[in-house]
Amino acid sequence: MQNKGQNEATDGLGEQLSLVRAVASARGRSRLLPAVHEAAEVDPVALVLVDVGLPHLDRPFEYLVPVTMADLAVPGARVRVRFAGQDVDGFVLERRATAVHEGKLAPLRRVVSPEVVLTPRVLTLCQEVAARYAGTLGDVLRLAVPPRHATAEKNLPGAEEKQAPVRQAVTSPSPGPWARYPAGGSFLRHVASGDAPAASWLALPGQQAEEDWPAAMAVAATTSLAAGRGALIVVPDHRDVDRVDAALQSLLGAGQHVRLTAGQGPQARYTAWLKVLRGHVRCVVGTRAAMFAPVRDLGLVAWWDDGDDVLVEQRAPYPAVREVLRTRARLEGAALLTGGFARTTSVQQWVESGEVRSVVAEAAVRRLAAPRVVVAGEGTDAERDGPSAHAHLPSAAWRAAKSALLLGPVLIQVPRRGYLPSLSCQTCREPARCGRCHGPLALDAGDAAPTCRWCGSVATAFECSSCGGHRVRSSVVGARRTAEELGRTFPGVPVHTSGAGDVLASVSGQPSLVIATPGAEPVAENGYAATLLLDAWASMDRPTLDASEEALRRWLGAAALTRGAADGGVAVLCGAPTHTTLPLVEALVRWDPEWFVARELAERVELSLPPTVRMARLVGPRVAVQRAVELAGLPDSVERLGPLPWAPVGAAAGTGAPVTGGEPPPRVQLLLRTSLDDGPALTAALTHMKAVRSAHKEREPVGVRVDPMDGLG
DNA sequence: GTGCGAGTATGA
DNA sequence: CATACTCGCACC
Repeated sequence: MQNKGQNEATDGLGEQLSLVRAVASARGRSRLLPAVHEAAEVDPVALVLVDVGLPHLDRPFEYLVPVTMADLAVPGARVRVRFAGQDVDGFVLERRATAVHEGKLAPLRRVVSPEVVLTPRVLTLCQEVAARYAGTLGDVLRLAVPPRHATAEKNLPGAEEKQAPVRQAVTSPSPGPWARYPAGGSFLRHVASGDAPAASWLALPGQQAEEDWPAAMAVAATTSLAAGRGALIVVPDHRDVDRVDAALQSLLGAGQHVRLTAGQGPQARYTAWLKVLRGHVRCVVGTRAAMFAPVRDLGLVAWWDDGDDVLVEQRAPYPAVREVLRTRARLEGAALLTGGFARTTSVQQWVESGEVRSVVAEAAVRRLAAPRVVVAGEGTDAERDGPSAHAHLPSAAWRAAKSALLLGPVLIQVPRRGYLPSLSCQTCREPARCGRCHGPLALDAGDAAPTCRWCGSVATAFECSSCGGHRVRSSVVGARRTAEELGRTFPGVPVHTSGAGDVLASVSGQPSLVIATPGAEPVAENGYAATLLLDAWASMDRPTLDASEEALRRWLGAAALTRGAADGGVAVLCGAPTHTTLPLVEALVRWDPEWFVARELAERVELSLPPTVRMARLVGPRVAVQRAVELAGLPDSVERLGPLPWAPVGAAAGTGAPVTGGEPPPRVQLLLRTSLDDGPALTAALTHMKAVRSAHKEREPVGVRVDPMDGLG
C-alpha cells in the first residue's frame, strides 16, 4: 500500500510541509498523488469539514492546499479530500498559515468548485442549529446547502463583477393591509429604518388580494428591500408560495425576488439558490428548505402559520423553521415576523417574555372581518331525521349550507382523509377495539365488517369492551364519503374535494361544495359563503399534547377563508359539546386566538410541558437507551421520564399479522426534561453521547430527538 | 465507513 | 516462534 510506505518514510520528521514535498519527489509519486507538488505560498492549510456521517468525526480536519489550488480552495468552497482511505466531499471552513495537527497533512484532492456556497453567516447559523438540536454540523449543512448542479453554476452569470442585473431601487410601499393593525405601522417603520423589530402577527381574514396575508407579507418584505436589505419569507406549502409570489410580483415587478421550493427540480432550484447566493436577488419566498437561503444583508425573516408541522424539517436533526429563523434574526440583526390566524404556544412564550411584540387587530375589527361562528353540536338523533341525516350533518349546519349555496361556495372541513378511518361504539363512544388484540377497528371501502388495523382480523361480531354494545359508528367520516353523501344531499351542486395527494389551490365564486382536509382548503374567489367544520370532537380528542392548539389553528385556517360577518359569512362548528363552554370553542366563536393561547401557555407552565421546558427523546432497545443516557452524563437538573414502550406513529396500518422474519427488539422511549436555561447543557451532553457511541461503534441504534413534540411528536 | 497496530489465539 | 485472527481506535 503506497500510503503505508509514505508513513514509514515520514515518521518522526518534524516539518510537515517540506516533508510531503520531499516524499512526493523522492518517491516519484507526484504522478500517483497528482496534487502534491507544492503547497500554496499563503495559508497552505485548509480546515475542511468532511462529510462522513459520523458524529465523532463531525469536526474540521486540516489539509494541505496544493499551490495549484491556492486561489480556488477558498473558505466556503466545496472540495474533495482523501479521508480514511476514500474520497469524500467537504467544505473548506478556513484557510490558515500553520497546522495544529501534529501528523502529516494530506493534500486536498480537488476543488469541486470555487463558488463560495457556504457563507460565513450560514456556517455560523448551521453551527448554532446543530448545537441546538444535538445534531451534526454535516447534517445541518446538507439541509442548508443544496447539492451542486454544475450546469446551473456555469450558465448563470457571475457574482457582483457582473453587477446589479436589474436591481432597481425599491421604493417603500404603503402599509396596505397593515393599516388594520394598531401596531402594524410601527413595525414597518422599524423595518424601514433598518432596526430589528420582532412581531407575532395575528392576521385578519381577508378575501381580497389587496388585504390578504400574502399581500401583508409582501409589504413587509418590500419595506426591508426599500431599506436596502434582504428579506426571506417561509410558508408551509407551494400554494402559499404561489400566493406570496404573486403578491411580491405585483409590488416589486419582475426579477426582484425568487422562489425556492422542493418541487422545482434540481437545476431550477440550484439556479434560484445561486441567484440568492450571488446577490442577484435579495428577496426569497419558499418552503421550509428556504429557511437557510443565503440572502445577503438579511433585513427581515418572516414565516406563516407557525403551528403547521411541515415547518419542521423531516431530516435529522429536525430543525423547526421557528428556531432557525429566530436564530438568523438574532445573528444577522434582522427583523422577525411570524404570522398566522392562530398563534402557537411557542410564539406566545416569546410574546410574554417581551422578545416579540404582538400585532393584532382590535376586537371590533376582528368581529367584522371574521365570519359569524355558530356551534351546532353533534346533532341529536331527532335532529338527524331530516335531509341532513344522510350527510351526517347537524341540521343547523345543513340549513347554513343550504342558504349559503345561494350566495357562493361552501367549504366543508373534515378532520381526516380516507374512508371511515376509525370506529367507535355507537352507545358509549369508546373507540372500537379488536376483540383479539385490542387494536383499532376500521372500515375500509368495500369491507362488509370492520377490520383490525393491527392484526387484520375481521370483527364480524363486535362487542364493546366497556359497555357491551354491539353497534359501531364511524368516528370520522372521511372526505370521500362526505363528498358522496353531500353530493346526494344537495343535488345539482358541483362537489370538489381537496386533500392529500390532490390539493386544489382555488375555486371560483360560483356555488359549489368544497370538501377539504385541514391545510388543503382551496382559496375561494371572494371567500366562502359558509364553512362547516365537521367532527370537531375528533380534532379535539387527538391524544397529542397540542391537540387544542392544533384544533383551533385548523378551524381558524378554514374559517378565515370565509366571508366576514360584515358580508354575511358564517362558520359552523359541528360536533363540539354544546352543554358546556370549552375555551377552545369560545376562542373560535370570539375569534380570539390570543386569549386562548395565553391560557394554553399558562397550562403548559403549570405542567412543565413544552415549550416552557426543553425536552429530548431517546428511542431504542431498553438496555441501549439505558447505557446511552448514562454515557451522556446529564446535568443534575435533567429529569428522566420513562422509559415507556415506543410505538412509532402510523405503524401497523394496513395488512396484518406480524409475519416479519427477524423480530426487531422491542424499543422504549425515554424522555428527558429540563429548564430552558439548561437546554444547551442537555443538548451538549447528548451531542457528546452520540459522538462517544459512534466512536465505539455501538450496534444498537439509539435515536435522539430534541423538541420531540414539534411536528408529529 | 476503512485501515492499521496491538494484542491474542492458534498451530508447526 | 510464526502466522492468523479480533479488537479498538484514528482518520488531518
